[in-house]
Amino acid sequence: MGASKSDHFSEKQNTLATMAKALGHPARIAIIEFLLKTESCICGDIVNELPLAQPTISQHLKELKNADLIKGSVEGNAICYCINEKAMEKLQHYFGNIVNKLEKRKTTCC
Amino acid sequence: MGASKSDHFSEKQNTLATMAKALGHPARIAIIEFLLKTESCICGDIVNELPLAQPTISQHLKELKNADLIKGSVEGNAICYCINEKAMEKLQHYFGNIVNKLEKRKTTCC
DNA sequence: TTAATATATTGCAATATTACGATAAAAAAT
DNA sequence: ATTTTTTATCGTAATATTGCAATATATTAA
Repeated sequence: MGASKSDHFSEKQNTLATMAKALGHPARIAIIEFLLKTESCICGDIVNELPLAQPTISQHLKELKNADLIKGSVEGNAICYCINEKAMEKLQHYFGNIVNKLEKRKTTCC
Repeated sequence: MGASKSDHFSEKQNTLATMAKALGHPARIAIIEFLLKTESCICGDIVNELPLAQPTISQHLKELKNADLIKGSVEGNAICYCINEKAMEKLQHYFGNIVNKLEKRKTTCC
């Protein structure tokens, strides 16, 4: 087959997988880190920063946006992309919760 | 092409992308959550828990292991899989750091 | 209006992922 | 030794991702 059976999993699981998947490419990690580094919301400069062609970057931005990890707003004839803070908080909490639960365990396995 | 240009990105970026990619499938999120839920390190029970065939689960486990998100140790004729706490801490800190940096910003964009 | 600038979309080739039946491997139980 | 149990691997089909040239779109500048 090839298609993932997302209907068999919960809404939350699918949302999280979508977010993680969007971060599952070094170029997209690099984009997030670039957006974090630049105080102002830089847009097309990402193309100059990364070793990828403009259409490729545009596609990566689209995927980050679809996963709700970044936001984009029209700013003149350019577009201002920036990190969606809420999404990052969500991820932080998700992994924080996992770490908490693991720490509470008495039994250490493996 | 199709292959990702991982050589153009930093070691850290690639490692993180690999971890995120491994979590980028609902079945693998479900596996992590199942390992978290069961106090003891359940192994083959995952097959009974998820709506996927045994070879598929085995493959997903392999990817989680390759990304260093879980550990597996032989336990009789079964295998005890469990979450790699350090990996989860790494992810928590990564997103925590992003959230911190975003919070410190005066300018709110988008 | 026309040209320039910035970003998105289309189309396509190369490659990777997902899923599973069949089968192998390895230890435990009989 | 044979069977059972548990997990891994192989082979393969269906689908998704990655990357980019070419092109479209949309806004600003001239």
